[in-house]
Amino acid sequence: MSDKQLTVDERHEPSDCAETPKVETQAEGFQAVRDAHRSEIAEDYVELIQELIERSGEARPVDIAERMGVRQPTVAKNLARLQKEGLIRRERYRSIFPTDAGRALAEICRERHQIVVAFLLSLGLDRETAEQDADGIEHHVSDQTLAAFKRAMGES
Amino acid sequence: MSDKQLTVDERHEPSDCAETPKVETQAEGFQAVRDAHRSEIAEDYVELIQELIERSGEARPVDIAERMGVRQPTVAKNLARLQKEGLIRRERYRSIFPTDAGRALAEICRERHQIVVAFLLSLGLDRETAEQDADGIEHHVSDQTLAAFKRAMGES
DNA sequence: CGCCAGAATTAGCCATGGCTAAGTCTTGAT
DNA sequence: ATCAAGACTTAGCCATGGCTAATTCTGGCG
Ligand SMILES: [Mn+2]
Ligand SMILES: [Mn+2]
Ligand SMILES: [Mn+2]
Ligand SMILES: [Mn+2]
Repeated sequence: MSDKQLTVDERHEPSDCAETPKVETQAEGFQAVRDAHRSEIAEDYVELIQELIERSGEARPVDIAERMGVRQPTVAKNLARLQKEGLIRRERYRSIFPTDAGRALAEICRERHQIVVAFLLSLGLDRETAEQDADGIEHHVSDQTLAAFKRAMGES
Repeated sequence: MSDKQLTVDERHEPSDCAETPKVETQAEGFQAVRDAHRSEIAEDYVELIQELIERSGEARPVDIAERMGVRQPTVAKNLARLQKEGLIRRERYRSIFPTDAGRALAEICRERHQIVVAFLLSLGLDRETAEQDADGIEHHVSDQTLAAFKRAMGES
């Protein structure tokens, strides 16, 4: 903590607050959030691809774009990344297929997604809100928190 | 939904799944998540700045960097954006001060943060996990969900 | 068969948010 | 009063993830 370059009239009294979340812990928390955001697209895409395949037999970029609410070139770029990461397989101008790794990730994400949605529903939210909030929240839920969600629903 | 360019042997049977989240709704959900991420840095920074001022009388870039777990130039860049958005006031080589708008935003964020943390704690999580997960979750909690969190805690 | 609508790709733009390296300023200590 | 440490800034790199415009390919239909 620095103690320099202070103009006297700008000093405030430290109010010795209740919450003191330890610097390092807080930094780790923010780091974890940033990490979650980096894997978020991969997770959402494989989950959606799996969903599309099960629902309609195929996963095409144009449908992914519509579902994600982005343009096709955005999808193309992200799919290139997923392929580089070994999560999907693709041939030019053809449908997308998840690799084994992709399917495994999709399965984990789908399950987590369902738990979060179910938990929010159990709190009395309408399905639409639950679904939308879950799509953001799911990536920031630690194993402990996910377990806590399950526990809370169990005791219904 | 497209129905072209399909090799016959790649067809799967549509299994007419239970969940049919309506295309448009899902797209809106993802859009909301992206929007949340765009405002996230501003929210976290003003909240932290306010916290630092109350705890130690000042908010210096070096301390923000330590708390956020990033390097000083990253903080500098983000502070420039916050200033452009009218959330903070700064003079070169001096401490950061929130504007009225910044303080207002900080207040909202802090309150929301506290509610999320309290809710996670009420689920039996340890403080550290609750605090870390909350830092990500807080930006994806709609008004309805926040209200549901409060409600759930009230019925304790 | 050949056309052409629409699906997919490519090229190239921009903003964001990380980083390092290098320079500038301030301040407490000598 | 000086000066060195460290706080701050600047310049410039990279990856990510949006976008438009323009091009290429495919497949259903006349
Ligand atoms: Mn999601
Ligand atoms: Mn999801
Ligand atoms: Mn946060
Ligand atoms: Mn997020």
